[in-house]
Amino acid sequence: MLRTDITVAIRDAVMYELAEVGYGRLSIEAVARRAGVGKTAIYRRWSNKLEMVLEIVSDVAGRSVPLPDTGSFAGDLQLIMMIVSRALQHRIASQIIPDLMAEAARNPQIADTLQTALRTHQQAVGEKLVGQAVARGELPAGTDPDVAVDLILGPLYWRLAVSRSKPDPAYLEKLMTAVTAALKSAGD
Amino acid sequence: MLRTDITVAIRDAVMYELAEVGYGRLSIEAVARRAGVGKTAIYRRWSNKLEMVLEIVSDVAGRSVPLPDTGSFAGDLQLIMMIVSRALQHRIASQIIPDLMAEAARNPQIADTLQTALRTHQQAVGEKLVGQAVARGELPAGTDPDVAVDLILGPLYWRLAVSRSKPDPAYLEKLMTAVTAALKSAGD
DNA sequence: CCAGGACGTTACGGTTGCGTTCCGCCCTTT
DNA sequence: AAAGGGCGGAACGCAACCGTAACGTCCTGG
Repeated sequence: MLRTDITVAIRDAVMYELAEVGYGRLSIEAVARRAGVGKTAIYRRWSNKLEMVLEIVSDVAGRSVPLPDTGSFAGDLQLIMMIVSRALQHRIASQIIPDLMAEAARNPQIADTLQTALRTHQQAVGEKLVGQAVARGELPAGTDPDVAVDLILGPLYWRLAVSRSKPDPAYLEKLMTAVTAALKSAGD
Repeated sequence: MLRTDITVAIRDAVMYELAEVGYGRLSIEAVARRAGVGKTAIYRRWSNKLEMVLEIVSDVAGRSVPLPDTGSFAGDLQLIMMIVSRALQHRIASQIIPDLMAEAARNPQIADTLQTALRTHQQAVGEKLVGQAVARGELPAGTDPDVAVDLILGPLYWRLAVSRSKPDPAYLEKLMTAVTAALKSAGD
């Protein structure tokens, strides 16, 4: 049986290495070195770099985000924005995510994995968030969950992952009111 | 004197290679191969990969985007969204941009170059757009240009560069009305 | 107590890329 | 006609990885 502690060490090393040099430059040797492990131990578990990264990343990404249910749209929205902004400020995640997104533009397998891992959750969260708000009468009936998700995640991602500015709480508040106003108008 | 046609061939090859394999895996040899050029010709112009890429990319990115001035906020907004969505659907650009953004998280020099090239324009466009709209009374006086830019670019970037969905004109319209509503509420 | 398995280590041949050097060609300048 | 500079091409030594193989060690189960 494969030793669990070794597997964990490899997984950690892959995440670390992925953050440091990116998928493109990630080498099995470097992973083995960092994990304090022989290359053999890695090849015993996965047969290539792609397979290894996909398995590890999709496992991490698959850990489900709790669906929002605070009782009000404002509360749900705030919760989601907190979770997302926290995640995007995480040192490792904030480097791995854009890297894999860029790589996904070239590698269909990575694209699929990311779609499955992220998009599914994203959609579920969006539908629940909007559905609840509509049921409560906080949003008009025609509200499009996809647009809502884009409006919420887009600016956050842009600011935190692309512009890379500081986590300004006043900004988050402005963004929240803006997004709320945007969605309330969707039925017009 | 260095031959201009050779320089052009190299620049094209770099952009192409950058789109195909990304900065991480970009090799001088591959660039030379694709450009139909000796490595010598490249090293005669730049001293390493980073310098070469920075010079070429910042040159391309520096080409100024026209400031919007259609006479109405709705018109300006639509123009910007058209320009951005067109740019993000460009085959080469849509692969290079996310890739360099990811790389920027690791390489301060790339980050600086990108900031300078993109952010400056972005800010200018945002300030002009919002300023004009406020002057016309189309937006409340307190409107934050930074938030406005994030609200416009964020969702577009998310959808086109991250989610990679099709260019849906109905979506663009929905997004436009949503963004307009969001910004009009900013003074509340 | 012993067999088997997972491990780290070392080594292997092969590939790729680096940055440099030298060559001979060709075009321009003088 | 001669000189010089930019060029492509080939080769260099060096380093990093690849994926595989052959050790010897340690731990576990029977």
